[in-house]
Amino acid sequence: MSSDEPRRDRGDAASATAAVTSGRSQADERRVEGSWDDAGWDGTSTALAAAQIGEWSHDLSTGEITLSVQARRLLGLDEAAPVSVEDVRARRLAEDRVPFQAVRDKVLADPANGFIRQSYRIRRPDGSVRWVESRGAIFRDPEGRAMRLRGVMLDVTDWQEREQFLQQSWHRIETALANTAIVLFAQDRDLRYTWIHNPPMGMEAHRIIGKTDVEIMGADRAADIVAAKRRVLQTDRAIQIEVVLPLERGSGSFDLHIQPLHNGDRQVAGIACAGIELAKTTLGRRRAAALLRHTVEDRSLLLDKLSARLDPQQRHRGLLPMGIGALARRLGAYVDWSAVDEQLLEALVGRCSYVAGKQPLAPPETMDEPRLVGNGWAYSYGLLADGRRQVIAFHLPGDVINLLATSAPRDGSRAVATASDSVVCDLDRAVLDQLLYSGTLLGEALRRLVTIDAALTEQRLVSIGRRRAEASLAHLLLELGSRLEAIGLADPGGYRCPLTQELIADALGLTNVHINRLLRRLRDQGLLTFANGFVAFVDKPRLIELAEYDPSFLVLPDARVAEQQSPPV
Amino acid sequence: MSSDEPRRDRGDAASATAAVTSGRSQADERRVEGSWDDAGWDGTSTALAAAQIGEWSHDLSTGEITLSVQARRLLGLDEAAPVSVEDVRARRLAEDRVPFQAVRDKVLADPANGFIRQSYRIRRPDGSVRWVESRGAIFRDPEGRAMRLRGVMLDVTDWQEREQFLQQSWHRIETALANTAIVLFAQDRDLRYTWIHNPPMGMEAHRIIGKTDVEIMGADRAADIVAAKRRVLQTDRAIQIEVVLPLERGSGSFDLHIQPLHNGDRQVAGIACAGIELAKTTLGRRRAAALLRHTVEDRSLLLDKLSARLDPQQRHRGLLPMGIGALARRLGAYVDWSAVDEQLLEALVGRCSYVAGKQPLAPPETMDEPRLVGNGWAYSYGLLADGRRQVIAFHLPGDVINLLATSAPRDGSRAVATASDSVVCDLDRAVLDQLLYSGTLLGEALRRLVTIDAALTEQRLVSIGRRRAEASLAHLLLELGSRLEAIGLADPGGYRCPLTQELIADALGLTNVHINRLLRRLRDQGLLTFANGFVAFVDKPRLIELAEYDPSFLVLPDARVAEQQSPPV
DNA sequence: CGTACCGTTGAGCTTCGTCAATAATCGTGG
DNA sequence: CCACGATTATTGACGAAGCTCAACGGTACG
Repeated sequence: MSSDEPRRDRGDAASATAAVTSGRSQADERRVEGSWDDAGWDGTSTALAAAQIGEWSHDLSTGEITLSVQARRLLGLDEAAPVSVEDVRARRLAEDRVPFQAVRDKVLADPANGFIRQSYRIRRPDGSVRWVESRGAIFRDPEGRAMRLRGVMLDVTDWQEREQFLQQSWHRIETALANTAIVLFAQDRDLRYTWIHNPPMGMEAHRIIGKTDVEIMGADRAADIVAAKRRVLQTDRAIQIEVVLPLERGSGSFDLHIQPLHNGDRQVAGIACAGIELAKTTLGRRRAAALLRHTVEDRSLLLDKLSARLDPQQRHRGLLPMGIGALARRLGAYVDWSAVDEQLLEALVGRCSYVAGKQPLAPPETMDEPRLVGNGWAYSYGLLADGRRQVIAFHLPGDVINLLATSAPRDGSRAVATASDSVVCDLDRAVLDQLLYSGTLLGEALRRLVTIDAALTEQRLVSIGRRRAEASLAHLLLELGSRLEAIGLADPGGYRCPLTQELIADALGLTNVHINRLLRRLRDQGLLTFANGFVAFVDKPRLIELAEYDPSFLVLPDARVAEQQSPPV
Repeated sequence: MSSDEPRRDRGDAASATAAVTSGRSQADERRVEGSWDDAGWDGTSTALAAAQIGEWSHDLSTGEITLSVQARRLLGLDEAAPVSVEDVRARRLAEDRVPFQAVRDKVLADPANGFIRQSYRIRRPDGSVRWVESRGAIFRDPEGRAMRLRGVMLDVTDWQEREQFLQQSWHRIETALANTAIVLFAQDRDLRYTWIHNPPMGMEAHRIIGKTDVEIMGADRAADIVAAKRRVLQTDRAIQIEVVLPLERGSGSFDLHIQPLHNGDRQVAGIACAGIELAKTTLGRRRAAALLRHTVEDRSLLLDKLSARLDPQQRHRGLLPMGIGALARRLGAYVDWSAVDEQLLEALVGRCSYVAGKQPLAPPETMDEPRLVGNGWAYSYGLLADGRRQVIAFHLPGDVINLLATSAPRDGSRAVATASDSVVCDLDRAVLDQLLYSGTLLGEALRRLVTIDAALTEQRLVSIGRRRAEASLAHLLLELGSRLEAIGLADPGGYRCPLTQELIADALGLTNVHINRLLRRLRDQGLLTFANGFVAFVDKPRLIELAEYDPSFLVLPDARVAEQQSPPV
């Protein structure tokens, strides 16, 4: 097979010069014509010889066949010897014989047919294969039986080859495009559809051909696309745009390449377009997987940025594993941590530093930057003018502080501090956002953290607002226990808790004194003890009942994650 | 132009039966053949007549021209009258005459040419246009000057039309595909490339043809793609996969459709593929903007789901504009609302219904589904076992309830209800999530709502926990005022507020009685009045001071949004 | 015209805060 | 090892903020 497109000058197909062949081009046939000059010309037969047209007749009753010299030459038969039907038949390609006979029999059987035309391939003695077309009249007896055939045969190899080549090319292209997200179409200068291939779901060619975009989808929807097409017609330049087209139901966006379509005179006769239905792309189908890749690609840029601005020593490489380890324990509950791209984490997690307990975590200016608690406890709080403080959230190892970009004022009325000695890692807001808003598994896990954070805050709100102080305290201590258990830092019986009573008080909107009394009461009731920085649940069931504690808000149904866990590409 | 693909049976192009025409199909020529039976047959001329082949001769010295009856018939000339060169010339289409003559002159001028073959179009008196091919011998004098031409002419309209149609189709396809991100290629059974169209940047057809994938890109890289292609060959079924192929520099992902390619015998002769280079797609180029549209795609599926489960009447189309309008007012502050895809909103916003005041908004089972407040006020609340209630958030027009998938238990301990008569629209969780986590502007705006919701909850937490009841109440009323102002439902002096004192109490963790006293105190202090469902700020500055109110948490810095505001398509 | 709901007001009580004093604990330096 | 200071926990007395209960009035609605 050739790799060239058929005919570079196909734009001229309509011109009279296209099929011109001078005598020179068919050297093998020329020898014969050489003798005409002296032989003079004997009317028809010479003309036929010149046209390489052979005559034949076939007496169906006797089976006798006669061929002119030119016909014998065409078939590659001896020019002198008598010819039988079998001789002719033998010339035809084996695979063409049966269909040939079948068609011939069928045509002859119908008395209404007075004419037959068949083309078939023959193999000459030299091995070359040629296409021959026979055209003949059918002579019938009064009963309509075919008695005799008489006609001519011509060499149509070049026609056939050209057509076949085109057919093949077409077939190939059509096969390649079948069922793809690719739609091809052409429109004339008035932007009426003249042709469409692979129309998108729900549209049928016959309902599109002859119409304009405006007629199909209305003036307003068509406005953009028509404008673009007009521009192509005017400027004679191709354009690529993205358009949203209405489909059977809903709409789909197409990546549209609009090309000017020229006729033979190099004038713009219309446009030809190729549209890719983006949703049918794998990109559309498996967005999650593709987006991950995208994220990874963008990351290379971010990595550059990071390494440029970070003093490697400052980064405290020794603490990094601690941060990442905490994140792994925290998010590992939601995603297969082994599948998480390490480099992505490297880009996300920036400087890790050791912060002593009871220290502000950041100056007010950078208060809203995201941070990861690698170890230890931290908390966010709001501050009132008179110095009163409300703890908004406790951050345990693996928690991300300021997961969402906050809109909090930076006047110090909201701040973050450590409760105990901690390792805290700066996160990159850009990477974090990308992750959060990507279809990545890691993103999904992070989004769960957002949800859980919100749920925690809501629970705290309910606690403070409506729960009795005792229940509120119990709820908080149970909640912290659950969260620590989830990351393996607690067992069901209790946990190390570095919070002071004052901090607990600030979280519950109470005073340290009152917390103290509440703790004593809980202890006296045999529910829990909180001494020496250790919370011990004595009677957890009763405690849970007292607090109306339902740990389900710490978990999310897995439906959405499972759905997104597309198999690796 | 026809809209059909050329020849549905093109797979048979190589078969001998393809070009068979029975006598019946050309009715206009048949009349003549009808007379042969009685006329008997006079040798060659009848054969030619049957084949619709005309004879002609042209004496170049005298300009005399003779045409056989069949030739005259072909040209649509009078069968009896004498014919001149001009008569014949006049039959040719005007646009073919000059090229015809040019070619003829050129061929005749070269003494080496003994043969001429030209095709051109003629117009018959009835207006029909036919393609005619002349084949003739050239007779020259001893000096090589062309003296006489003699030959035949045949009607090749069907050949020409077939070819032309194929050419045109090919031309259109090729034009449509030029410069697109689409690459087409075919491979044989051994997976050697036999043809490639539009090879990706940096690859050239001649370096690909004849080679296999393994030879081009190495065994390991080719493994996946070769495996897929083999599977297509074996199963005879098309496959769509996404592959990463090495390019000139780097690599690109291709969305590859692999189709089995059949030969005439219905056997799999190889494969034909269409590949879409995803990066060249607008989707790849402008990911942020494209993702918006992209979301639109998946939506078509979601729309099905929606329309299937929604009674159109139930959807209350009349209320839809109200919901969308509210959303527009709310989000319009963050994004250019005119740029937001309406259809996207249609997919997002489902059933809109009118809900009377003080009604539960949904049964516990669907409590966590997202909803849009189109009009009126709603609120989310937590419920304790003893019936005490904590309002978690008030939802004003344009607010989205359950913006994030919550993990709240569905046991009724968390619920949503209307405070006043409202229009509430169901949102589609899938669409909403897609939006939220897309790079879309709309997504960005929605994410701001998440942030703001979180900030509101935090503020409420601080209020309940640490603010004095009076300040807490003032803060809430100021906050509601700000939020209403933002959507144009309040002026700085006050606003309609359908909340009962009890509801306010539940929001602030107080009792209705106490709220009543606080309101009186605020009124007595000349700060605000709340009567007849209307909040009026009397001394807003003092109120703000009292509440330590800082409305900045309702706004977000614009840095990130500006960055994403890619220019319109 | 009755009912239901909401707002209003009062009396008394509980919870929790404030103030203050003391004890326990922890880290640090001598 | 002890002394010391700082922080945290604990306890008591007192008072205020806010709750409960209860009664009454206004208003909307059927």
